[in-house]
Amino acid sequence: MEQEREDGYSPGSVEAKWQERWDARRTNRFTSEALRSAENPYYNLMMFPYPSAEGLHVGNIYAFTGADVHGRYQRLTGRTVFEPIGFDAFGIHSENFALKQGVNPMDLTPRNVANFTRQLRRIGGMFDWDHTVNTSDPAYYRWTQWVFVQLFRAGLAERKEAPVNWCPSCMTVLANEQVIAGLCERCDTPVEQRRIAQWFFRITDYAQRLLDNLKIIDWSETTLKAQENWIGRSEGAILHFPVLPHTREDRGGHAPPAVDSKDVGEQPPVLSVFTTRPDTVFGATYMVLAPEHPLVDAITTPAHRARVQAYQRTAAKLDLVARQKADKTKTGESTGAYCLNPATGEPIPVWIADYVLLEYGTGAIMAVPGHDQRDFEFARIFGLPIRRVVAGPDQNADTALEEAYAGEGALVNSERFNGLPWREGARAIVEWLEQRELAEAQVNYRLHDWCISRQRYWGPPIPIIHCDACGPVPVPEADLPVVLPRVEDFKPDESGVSPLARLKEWYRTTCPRCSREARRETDVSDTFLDSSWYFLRYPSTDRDDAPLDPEITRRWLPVDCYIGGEEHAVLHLLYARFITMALHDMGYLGFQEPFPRFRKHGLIIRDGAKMSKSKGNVIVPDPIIEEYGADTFRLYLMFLGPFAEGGDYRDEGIQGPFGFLHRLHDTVVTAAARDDGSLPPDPEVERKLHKTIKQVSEQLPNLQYHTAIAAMMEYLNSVRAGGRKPVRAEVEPLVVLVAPFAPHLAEELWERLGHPASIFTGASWPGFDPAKAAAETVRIAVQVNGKLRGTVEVPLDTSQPQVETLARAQENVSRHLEGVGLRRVVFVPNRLLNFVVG
RNA sequence: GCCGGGGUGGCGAAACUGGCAGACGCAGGGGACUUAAAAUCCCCAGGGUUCACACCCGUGCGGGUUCGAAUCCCGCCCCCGGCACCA
Repeated sequence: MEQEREDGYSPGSVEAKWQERWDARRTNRFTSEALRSAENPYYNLMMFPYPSAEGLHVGNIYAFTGADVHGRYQRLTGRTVFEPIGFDAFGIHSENFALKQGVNPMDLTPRNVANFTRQLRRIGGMFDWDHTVNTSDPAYYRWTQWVFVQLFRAGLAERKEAPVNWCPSCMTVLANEQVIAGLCERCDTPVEQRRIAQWFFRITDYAQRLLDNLKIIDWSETTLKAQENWIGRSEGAILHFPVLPHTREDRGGHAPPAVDSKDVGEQPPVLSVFTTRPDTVFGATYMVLAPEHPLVDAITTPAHRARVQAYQRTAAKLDLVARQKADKTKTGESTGAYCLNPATGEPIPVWIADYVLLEYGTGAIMAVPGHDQRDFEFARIFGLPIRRVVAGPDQNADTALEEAYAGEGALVNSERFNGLPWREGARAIVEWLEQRELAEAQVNYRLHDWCISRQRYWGPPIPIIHCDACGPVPVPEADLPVVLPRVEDFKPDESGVSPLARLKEWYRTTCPRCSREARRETDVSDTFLDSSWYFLRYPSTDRDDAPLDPEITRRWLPVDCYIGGEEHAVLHLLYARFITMALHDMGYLGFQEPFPRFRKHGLIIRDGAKMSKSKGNVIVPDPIIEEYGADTFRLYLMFLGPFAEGGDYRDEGIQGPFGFLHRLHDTVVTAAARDDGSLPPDPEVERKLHKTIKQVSEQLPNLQYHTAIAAMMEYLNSVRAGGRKPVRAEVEPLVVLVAPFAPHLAEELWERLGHPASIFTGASWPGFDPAKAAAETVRIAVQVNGKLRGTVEVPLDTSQPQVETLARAQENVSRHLEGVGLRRVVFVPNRLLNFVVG
């Protein structure tokens, strides 16, 4: 039920009226022609929602409102603003919900999209409904598949067998980015490692560019840092440790082999390791391979084989959470093999242990227990030698090690390199080993290739045909899309293949190259592929013969401002950057970075706690909008706190913005009725107006919405102060200032003020006169020894002597100056006067 | 552990470049209007001492710089986020 007050402002009818007009007048929509010829274009993008069955979440509305305020502000300042919205409708999330409900996602998704569309219209966003996307629509995913084919052709998509993250609950593999602390990001199930042949995008080829470009894009600092951490560049070297052939004693005993040239085989295997601390190589007293390392079998001595294999089996059973616990007691097993330390020439034993990860570096390490805490713990448990090779300021070569010393220092126990500072030592040692082909400098990234295969139903089929003769062949572009068939039995299973693999009549096909019998790829692609390029598609949705209209793309992209949640800092935002770079390199795009400016928004919590269904504190937006109107809801959300930081939603708080809009309505209507525009503004109110315009104009572009709103409230309070009667000149600019936040009411009041056109096409952002924005008089604080003892009200720019005289005349000031010596007087013009005494 | 961000009334918060701490709003108290209530409007409101004028204390804690510190410096504590057996 709508809240009615006697001032005649009825949000429900005002909002319905203007939403109909915007639609009828196509206020926010573009034709392709308009997009091609737009002057001063501004692409205002927000992260498109996943259309859940629950409907729009307040978090969505918060984000979209903040972005819409930005778009509307840009429009009022004269930009041509394109503000699209769409639906990220494919993916495990939708599919899981469909499974739970026992409804086919093909039926469920359109219902959800329809509901979202209704809600999005209701909040009054400036969306161009003629340019929307739905990632589950064949007209869209046809081009998602096209993107895949382009990457395949460019050699950036490859099928390889590798250990991948398998979620036993979602029954699919996941990208590294979708595993949070060893848990599936969707269902929090511990993720297992499996070896399955999967499609990967070679995002690691772009690691350095993705990192370098972070310096030239204007993003929220925290988001930049998150990407930097995720890419995880480390500089170091690959060092090679030749494996020694087994000696006779090895078959039974434990003695290390003698280093004897005649024992060394012709082509001994070599263990390569990555290290960021080549300076510590003299302290490498043993080596460790990941249990899954491919050379384990080859080097293990017969005497150790059984125990090594048992350890491998145990390690394989551990899920990622159990394995990747840093505080877990170190376990391991000796292989019985020995390697030659390339620096010391000593034989050192080779172990396997699950604290070494196959995915990082070479899957093998040189263990330096003296200077790496993990190696230290391992060495202590298994009685391996610990040697100091770096000495800090208060240490020397013989200082005992109670724990690993990871600090800076000079090299010790390192033969000819002794005394070198560790950094220099690292360089010198690598150079020395390089000459003997035992090392090369290397940069390593934590970033992995992007695994995009999903053994699920609800996604775009990967457009590949497997042919026994030709191998994987991309589906010819003319045959796209590969339509996802309607399947009633879409439940995933343990098999490691998609439900599509049950549809023989679907996957059986012929090879596009040799026409022999062949088989379609039955996996679908990751949802994040759908969303990695959607912003490229929006302005070109009128084209059904190409993914992008080149002319429109040139004019509108890259995106001018992207607003979204931080939860996508390393997922969507990284993938979208990668796909954009790849398409740029193939010549499809003239820019490398899709989002030169990105701003994160904060999170809405309620009564100090995160909203969750289990806590029952989720805000359902529809009833609130019904009761107070979209304008009030928008204004309240933006008023909660700094947009970048979110805010604490309290139900009663909405009264403030609600009352403000009512008073605004009342004030403007009163002014319109009594003043035909001939009445002059009150000079004091006018000064305040210019100050307000100044503040709002400075704060809106920086998304500092809550303080801008506070300024407008303050101004309206002074317009109404003491029950005074407002005039048009005092309120008309305020209507424009408030328009980005409360677009419906602003339109209504603009019309009441006699303007026939929409405020967003007819009005322009008010300017301010700096002279008027400056106060006529200022209040100067008077301090004695830094303590406030009074204030004086003087005209702007009053000189020190005059202020001093006025200040001394105040009894409370003079009292504190009596009987003490005046040492100096500090004067800050228009601000403060401080008597320093004593 | 490393890298970010933060800690200000009962609550959300504000404070330009070091210059009146708490704007704006919620909740609260008092008053006007009303038969009454709701709505609306006006006033009060960091804590303490005081009839009052006024004074003292106060921006996580402890020091420092300065005429003057929420703001700068040093050392801690706590909260949030990213990364994490990453070699």
